[in-house]
Amino acid sequence: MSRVESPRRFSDSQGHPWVAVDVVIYTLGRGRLECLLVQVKEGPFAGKWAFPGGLVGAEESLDQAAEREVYERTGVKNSYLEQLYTFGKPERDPATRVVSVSYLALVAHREVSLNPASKYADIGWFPANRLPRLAYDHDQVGRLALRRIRSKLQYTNIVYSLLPSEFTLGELQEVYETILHRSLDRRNFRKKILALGLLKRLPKKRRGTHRPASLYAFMKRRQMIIEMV
Amino acid sequence: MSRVESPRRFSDSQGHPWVAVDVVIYTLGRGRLECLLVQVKEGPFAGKWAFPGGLVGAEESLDQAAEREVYERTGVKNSYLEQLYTFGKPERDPATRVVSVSYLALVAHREVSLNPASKYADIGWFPANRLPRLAYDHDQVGRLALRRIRSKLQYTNIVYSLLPSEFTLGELQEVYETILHRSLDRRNFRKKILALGLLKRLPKKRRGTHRPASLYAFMKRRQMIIEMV
DNA sequence: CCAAAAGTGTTGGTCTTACACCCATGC
DNA sequence: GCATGGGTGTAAGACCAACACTTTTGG
Repeated sequence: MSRVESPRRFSDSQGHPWVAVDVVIYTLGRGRLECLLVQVKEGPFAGKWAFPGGLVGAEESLDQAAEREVYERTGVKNSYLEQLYTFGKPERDPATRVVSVSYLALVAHREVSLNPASKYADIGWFPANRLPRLAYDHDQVGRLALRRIRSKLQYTNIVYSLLPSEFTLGELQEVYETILHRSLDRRNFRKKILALGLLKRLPKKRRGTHRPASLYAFMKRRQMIIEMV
Repeated sequence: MSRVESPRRFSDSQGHPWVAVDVVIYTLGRGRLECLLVQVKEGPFAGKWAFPGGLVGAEESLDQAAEREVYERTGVKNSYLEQLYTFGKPERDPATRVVSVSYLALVAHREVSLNPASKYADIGWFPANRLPRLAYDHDQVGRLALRRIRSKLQYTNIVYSLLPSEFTLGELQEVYETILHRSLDRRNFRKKILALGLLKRLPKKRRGTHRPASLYAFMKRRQMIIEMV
């Protein structure tokens, strides 16, 4: 059996591809799941919207670069962060060869203060399930992120990062319904979510306009970066 | 709220990190799940075993680079291939900054002819669940790959790439038991695997030393690269 | 006729879904 | 007292795990 040896590599003549992270930052706002988009300023995609991202620093891990990107755009530290997938087709950015590691981040809306930064023309929140056509291959990234958050919702505590530390089961259910984009049976939801054993019931009630509701909290508020490894 | 701007990037003074792929290549041999390791020749990990890998070519996608690596080491084309995770800690390779995209590949044992290539000191198959300590962060990569293949086994047709085109249910069950490393109930296995609807029963029998068994085939032999996107 | 693998069904338990009524409060 | 959301239980069906005997062949 004959086999070829490796073709030309970046290591010699060409220089290396650039390595970037792109982050899909979700939050809950206006009763919807929203994600943060920035408007590209230069290059072939100028004017198009995209997920915020940037090159990975020389001394940074990928996770740190993603964390930094979240911080620079939203001011939020310690957001939930999870690696999604790495995109590396040579033609995905016509200007330069960029390999991009995509991340999913979740931030609490009340902690956010947006920072457009000079490198973007604009910045803003868009409904996650009705995004415009995006620059690069970011349409794919968006679909992947949405699938990931919806499936993780089923068996993890990731929503802790979208909620205040205390909440009622009704509020929690609203969050699930918003993200999954369908309504759930209240009795079954409560049974299932309590069976997961991620919540603790607090000895307090929230008094509102109607019958007071028990407050709950997540037992663990961590798992900033999901260790898939 | 105050926020810092980006630290030093690779884009300026430093040059970029190198981008590599590392591939966990599994096969079935000697009744076990085995994976291919190569012995590192140079650098701080010289003498250690690692998963085969290499830099991504200037005109290559990441998938293509992984495919090429599989081909160069084993001579197998069109193997099953799936991206796992991307590792990018600055210190993961003490010699240079390398961002590595890890892949999982499955090859049929009978199609393999190993090619050590000059860049490695040695090459060989090792039992997947008893690997030696590996170079770089490849211990992590190996654990991740093993978890991934085991879980994918449950709901996909990925084993088609480890089997000949026709096989008996007994042979199929053996493959599952080998990979999962536990024994399964024959009756339940048959019910479940047939219920998945991935197999078709052929109008043939395999005659062996005992009662002839029906032959089966996968309805679809593709999904070379799993589109998670 | 014996050894070895192929082939097949049923039962009990668990999990999931669908569904309806009473309760506590504010206004 | 009524509107609003909070709180709870049960029954039917789907799914899963455990389990034993008969069949077909080669030697």
